[in-house]
Amino acid sequence: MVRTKVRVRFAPSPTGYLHVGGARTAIYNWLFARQHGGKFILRIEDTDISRNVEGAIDTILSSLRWLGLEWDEGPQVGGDYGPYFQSQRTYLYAETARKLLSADRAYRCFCAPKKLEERRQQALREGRPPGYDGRCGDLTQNQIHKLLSREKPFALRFRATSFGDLSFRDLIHGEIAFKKEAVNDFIIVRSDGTPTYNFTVVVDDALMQITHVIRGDDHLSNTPKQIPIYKALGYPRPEFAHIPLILGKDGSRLSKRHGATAVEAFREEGFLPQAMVNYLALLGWSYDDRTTLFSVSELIDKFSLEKVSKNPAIFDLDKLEWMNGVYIREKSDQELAELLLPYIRDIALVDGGGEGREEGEEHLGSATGNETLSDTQTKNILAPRVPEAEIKRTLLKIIPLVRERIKKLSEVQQMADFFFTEDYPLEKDAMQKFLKAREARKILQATLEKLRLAQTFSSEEIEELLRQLPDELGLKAKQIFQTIRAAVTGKTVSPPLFQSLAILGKEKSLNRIAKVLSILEEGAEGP
RNA sequence: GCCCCCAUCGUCUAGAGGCCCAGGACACGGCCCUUUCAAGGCCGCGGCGGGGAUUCGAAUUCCCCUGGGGGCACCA
Repeated sequence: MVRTKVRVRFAPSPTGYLHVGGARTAIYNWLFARQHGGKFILRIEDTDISRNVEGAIDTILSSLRWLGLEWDEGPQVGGDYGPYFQSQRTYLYAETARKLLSADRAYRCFCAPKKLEERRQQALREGRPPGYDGRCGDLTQNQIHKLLSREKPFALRFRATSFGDLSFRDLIHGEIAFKKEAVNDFIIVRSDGTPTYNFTVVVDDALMQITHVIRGDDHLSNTPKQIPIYKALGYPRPEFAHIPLILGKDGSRLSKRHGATAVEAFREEGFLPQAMVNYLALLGWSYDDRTTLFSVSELIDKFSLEKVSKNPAIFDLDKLEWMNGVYIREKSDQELAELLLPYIRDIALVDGGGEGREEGEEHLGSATGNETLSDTQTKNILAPRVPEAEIKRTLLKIIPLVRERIKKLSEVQQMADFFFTEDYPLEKDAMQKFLKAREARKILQATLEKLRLAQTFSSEEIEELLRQLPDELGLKAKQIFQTIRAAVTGKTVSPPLFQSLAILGKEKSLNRIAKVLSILEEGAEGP
């Protein structure tokens, strides 16, 4: 058996962002190429200029890079089979179309688009197949010349109906046979001279010597249109592998109304590329009955098209988040500090730098309480920032405390803001359940006294001192510690208290408690 | 309307005639640990869409039904 070198491709159209479905298709292609020592080719399908979106290519490329899917040929890297933008390959399509026309495998269609649409609608109404009836295929040379001389615009249609056998073997689905009704004479070149997808994809895949076409199930019904073109052109046909689609929670095709679908959006939320790749790879593929965590090299080693599932998969954010948490926990302190830095840069303000971040929450700062949001934003932008090196130092210290508590990098903001600013919000529950409780002042006062005694202010020392409180005050440990937590972090839920205090340091810890105490005192003595 | 694909726990899946009164993971519930929340450990809940047929025996093969998805464009 002659083994030609594997060449696969991912061919997005620049109409927006890299969709997770597309990302998974790219992953499967990439894994397949790497596993077989073949080439992964990136091609931009931008023949429909009207649908091209500014900047979309850059976004797609950077998302692919972020996922770690380097391409061997394509934009920015070149290759021997270029150009890799369809918009730059028009001469190839034109040439091929001419060939098809002169061999009578294609013909000119003079039907006006409007007319076609009318016929289509009527056919649908009458329950007939809506496809083109092939009428222009029967035009005589004479008729054609007449129309041509009148400069009547025409499109080129592929004479598809003359091909009988429309069956092929799919690497995932097995034998698939289409009836001839599935295909009618479709347009390969529009009247404006631009080629259409089903035509360009064959020309490109053939010329780029693609050996395996791995793409979504939505292309399954395009395949019987494409196979005859290979035949008509005398090109060898690649292997086809149609992978199932990714659906949203409600079982319909995954789209924006199901939430984020852009890889870029997941990146911003704080998902790690390893988790994305692992999760997406497993969405529709499995290795055995127990393994769920795969490193990239394991995926390259173990991936196989044969084990790709036939049925569509529903995108499960919960599982992705769980998996992301797993990968976050595997990161070293240093790595995590780098990853987390962008998320806290904006909240790390020099003391008193900003005020009032979210409505409905009280703040320790001298809250006037009537600033508009834009005032606040302006203030936050203008506020002096903590130097990055200092942020990182703190970050390194708190990472052991937050690592196993976040599933997405962005969650660090909510979890650890109080380490980086004195302007942390006092959450409603923290206020009502603990700080406004009868015993709050007594607890905080006692805490202050205890902490003043601390020498090293290590978490061990802090714990030893504060552990005396329950007995001395005759209160439950939970209430005492929750009250302290509320005062120092503004939250009812936070990283471990004693360690948090130790990292904050004696001065800040004492100041915060004293400040809350004074606020409570004011409230108590108020009019 | 026509064509194509698909069908195991809520979700992703293992299962290629007896190993399965169906295994794993996420989610969910409980317990343990514990100053909160996590993480971790243990336990639990939960499924072969329906009907025929083949067979000594079917989640696994075949047929029908039903359900879901995709397509039928001068979109890709």
